[in-house]
Amino acid sequence: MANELIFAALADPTRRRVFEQLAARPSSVTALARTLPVSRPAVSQHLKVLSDAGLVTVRAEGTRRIYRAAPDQLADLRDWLDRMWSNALNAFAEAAEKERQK
Amino acid sequence: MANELIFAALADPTRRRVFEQLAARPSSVTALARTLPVSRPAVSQHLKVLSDAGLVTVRAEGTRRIYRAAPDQLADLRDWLDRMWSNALNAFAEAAEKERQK
DNA sequence: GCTTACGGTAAGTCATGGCTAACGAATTGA
DNA sequence: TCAATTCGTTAGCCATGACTTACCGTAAGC
Repeated sequence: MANELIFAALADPTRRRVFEQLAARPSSVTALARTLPVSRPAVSQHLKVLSDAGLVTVRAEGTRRIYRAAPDQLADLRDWLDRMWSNALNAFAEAAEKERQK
Repeated sequence: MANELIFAALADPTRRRVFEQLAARPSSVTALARTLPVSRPAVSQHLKVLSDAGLVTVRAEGTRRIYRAAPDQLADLRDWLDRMWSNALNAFAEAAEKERQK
């Protein structure tokens, strides 16, 4: 499943904070690192993971690199979520039906 | 954020497979282990994590314990998803607006 | 009671990955 | 050209966690 990269990317709390900040507003690597309790290289590595998962995009601006959240990939996550939801509800309905037939 | 347990629980691929199977149909621990490439204790440990996250519920049935998916907790995940989505879209719209004003 | 199936827990191993420190490349401005 | 800023990358350390083997408690069937 192609979702694997997305799940892995969003699994780490620090990485989620990076993504949440980028969803609020595009930002450079150093600006992100200033607001987080980790070093700049750490942020850079997290951004690589997010980028490989297609969750962020980059745009060079002079010597700085502006990262942005790319919400499209979240659609896969939503699809998985909806599928699980309806499956679970169906299973529950079936169980209730069996129960009723007794 | 209370989502932390949910993200952590769904981060592992094996654990997601366990949850997906339970979403399709309730099952015992041994039955789950038979369909997965890991041992029964491993499944048991995964179920504990899923249970702590509120993603599954248990029901004792004789000597067996039947696990079921509990879709309610997925709502938190959906909320986070929707928030990220709209934030990213807003940020994109603002950027487009600034671009247009030039 | 004795055995058998089921399942949680403990102990220990091993791979994964998140982090920092250090270095190198590229752009900007003096 | 030289210094300063911004980033990516690498090496290495260390904590986390996924897994198996072994063990113990418990409920059902002979």
